[in-house]
Amino acid sequence: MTLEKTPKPTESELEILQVLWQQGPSTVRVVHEELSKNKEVGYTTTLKLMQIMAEKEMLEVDKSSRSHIYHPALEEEKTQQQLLGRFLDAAFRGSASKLVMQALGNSKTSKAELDEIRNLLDKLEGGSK
Amino acid sequence: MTLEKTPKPTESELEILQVLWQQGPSTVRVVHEELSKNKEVGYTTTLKLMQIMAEKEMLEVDKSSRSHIYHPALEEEKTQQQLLGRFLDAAFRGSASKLVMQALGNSKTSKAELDEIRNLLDKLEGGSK
DNA sequence: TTCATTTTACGAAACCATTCGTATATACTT
DNA sequence: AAGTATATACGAATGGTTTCGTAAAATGAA
Repeated sequence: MTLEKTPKPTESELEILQVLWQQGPSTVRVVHEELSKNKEVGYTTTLKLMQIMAEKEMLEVDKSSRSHIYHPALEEEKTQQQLLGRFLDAAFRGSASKLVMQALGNSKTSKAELDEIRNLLDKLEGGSK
Repeated sequence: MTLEKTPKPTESELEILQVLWQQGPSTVRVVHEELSKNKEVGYTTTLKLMQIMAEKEMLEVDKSSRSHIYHPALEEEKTQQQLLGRFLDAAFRGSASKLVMQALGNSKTSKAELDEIRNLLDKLEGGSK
């Protein structure tokens, strides 16, 4: 059985992952331009970061054309789940309900989304009746 | 109007804050012993961290007795709110409902807690009925 | 082919959190 | 008072991320 790593992307790495999850496989330039919308950053900085991420096996690279094409080696949902687990413990001492209450209380969430959540609640409570 | 900082405790700093939030004002020794339950760490390391946190004004210190007594300068809920906001953006691109669904789906939350959440949903949706 | 543009490669610097050794101060014990 | 234990103070080493300058390679244009 292969040793399962638990990748822990840094903040900058996560920004890059988000771009790639959203846009699909992309060149450094595309990622860099996307990041530049939110903050000042040098091209080679982005490049270096993505190269390091590839070394760490968080990204995979297609080097067949001159402009290498990167894509995430991590699934978005799995990664979110891991990050969430850590964050839950670190910030809310593991209390999921506290986290959920604060998340709902402090963000304008659409009625449709609230309904979706309510459905999930029904399913969860139904099972334990 | 005073300039409002947005403190960004690191992981280690957050661990210390959690102890202080939970136990109330404490000496370095008490905090250190609490931390030691979960991981190996030297006493002076904890001391130094807490001193740095005091410099950053995340903690306040009562130096009137030999063993200084530290307490958080930050409110637990406010801090959680800020951390949650950042985390939400970084990990879930701002989608609170996605975060909530994953948090609920992947943690055993008691019926009482689920009901509490349902109540909140009622209140939130009630307004738009 | 020559020149300009774009890309990757490499390495070093800057920065920051974390760790801890050692020194010094304070209080307690006998 | 002398010795022991416990506390704080200080400074430096470590380790990791982030940043970017510079060079080399690949491509495209004139």
